[in-house]
This record gives sequence, C-alpha cells and structure tokens, in this order.
Amino acid sequence: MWAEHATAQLTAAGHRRGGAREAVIELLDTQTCALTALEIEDALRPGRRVGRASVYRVLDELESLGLVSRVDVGDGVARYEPHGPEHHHHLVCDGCGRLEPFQDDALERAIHRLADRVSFDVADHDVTLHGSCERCRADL
Amino acid sequence: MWAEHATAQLTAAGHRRGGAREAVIELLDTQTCALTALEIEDALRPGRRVGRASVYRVLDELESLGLVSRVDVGDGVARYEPHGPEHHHHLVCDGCGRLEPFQDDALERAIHRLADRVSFDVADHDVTLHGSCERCRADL
DNA sequence: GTTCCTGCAAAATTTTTGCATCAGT
DNA sequence: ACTGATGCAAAAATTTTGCAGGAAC
Repeated sequence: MWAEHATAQLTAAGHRRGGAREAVIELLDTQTCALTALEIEDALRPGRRVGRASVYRVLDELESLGLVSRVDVGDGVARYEPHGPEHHHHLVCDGCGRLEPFQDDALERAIHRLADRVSFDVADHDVTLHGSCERCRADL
Repeated sequence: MWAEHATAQLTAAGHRRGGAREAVIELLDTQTCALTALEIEDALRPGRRVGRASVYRVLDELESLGLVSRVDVGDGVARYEPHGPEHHHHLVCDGCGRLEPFQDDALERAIHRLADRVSFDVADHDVTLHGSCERCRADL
C-alpha cells in the first residue's frame, strides 16, 4: 500500500522506475520499524544485487520526497522507515541497542500544539526515549 | 555551575583530572546548544591543543555518566550538550541546518506520563522538530 | 612509581562521489 | 536515442583504536 504510493510519487516527480529502487521500496514496505542502510543492503543481497551507493541514493530520493523518515536514535547510524499516516516513535535500549516503536496520541497533540507556536514551519518530528529494555534491566 | 558538577562527578567516578577533559567541560559549559565533536575540536584549537581522539573519549565518558546528552538531529553528525535540569529540545532547519533550542512543559508532561506506561525503564528522551526556519522559508 | 590521560597516527566504519554501463521511456 | 538509474570502485567524512610519552595521584 505504501509501496504503491511511494512508486506513484516517484513517477510523478519525474523519476524512472528502476530495479534498485523497487527492491528498496518493497523491502521497506514489509518492515515495521527502521532499518539502517547496511541492513537494507544485506537484506537485498540474496536476491537482486543492489549496490550500496544505490541504497543511499534511493533513500535520499525517498527522504526528500517525504516518503521515508530518517531516524537517528543516537548510535551514529542512520535508519530509515516508511513515512505514512500511522506514525510512531522509538524506544531505544542504550544497553543492547534494541529498537521498539510506540505511539501516543497525547504526545502527538502536545507536539502539534507546540509546532504552531514556534518560528519554524514544522514539517515533521521525532521523539526518542532512551532507557533500558526489560532484558537489560534484568542483566544488571 | 554545570562544569563544577561534572568535574565532581568524574572525580567521584574515579577519574583523574586532565587538561583535555577540563578544556572540553569548560567549553561545553559556555554553550547554550549542542556542538559536534569537530566543532569542539576546532573551538579548542587556538588555546590548548586537544587531540581529536581525546574529544571523543571525554564525550564518551561524560555521556556514560549522564553528564552530557548526545543529540542526533538527523544530519549524520553527533552533537553533544551539557545535560542539566534546564532541559530543552531542538528545532532543526532541514534547509540550512540551523539548530534552535526550545522548551515546552506540556510536551514534557506528555512524555513523562508516557514513560510510565512503556516496558522500558526510560532514562532520557529527545524530541526533534524538523522544518524550515524563517530565512529558508523566505528564500523559497 | 604506578596508573590513567593525552596526542598523534593509523584503522575502521559509514556515507558520498565518479564513471562506465545498463535500463526505462 | 536520449537520459536517468545502477553497480563498482575509489574517495570523503566521522569515529574508534593502538601506542608511546606525559601528567595526576
């Protein structure tokens, strides 16, 4: 569903269809949370051989059209996920790096109210909660 | 004030005092918003010569003690700022990269309520609003 | 005096760019 | 055919690691 939308938007923006692009879009469409560029490259390796540079180029295009969100949870690697109406944020375990999505309407309302009050024209937002997941807390 | 606190915490954690560490702490203490490691290195160059590696090492130590926050606004470079009671988040201009801090109590309340409901033990959080600053909006 | 800290240089990692070739329109 | 898209390799940028000398305790 998102994949079709993304492909349509790319066509509308004057891009041709290409194998690498379709492969990346298709992969992202099956994911529920954010992937790094290297994870995408690895996941795509078994099937079609997709160059690393193409992964980055496709992600850039998608991001500049607002079709994917770049999420940076603080470990120095960029992650990407489909940007659609079902909007989520991230819990990050600082111990093991585990990433878990969450949603919260009250948080969204607070952010939208805030966005109207600032000088910037706010287009998007990210919220990251850092902490320890259940497993890491038990290990301590 | 934060500098003293940070130095005390480091001592309490068994670290010795050292020139590079003091220089980084002193610099961070004068800043109101986040700096990248390279900005810190450059800012320190005129006075004491501080090795790049030391900057990263000091920032790591400070971060693991919770004395600085690592902020990743989505441009691929890590930024660091003192972590104190006066807590702020960031507006990022996707056009020019400008970074501006903001505070919002309603947002903090929403996050704290949320933090109690999730499975992770939440220790910290980041909020980043992306958009266009006034200048970039005018340029379009 | 011992151990940690520091600076330099080299390595590792992630991301970007150049270029020849291939594919979509 | 024309032009954008792709893969490979090389470059760039950022961060980490190794090590010898120096500083703190």
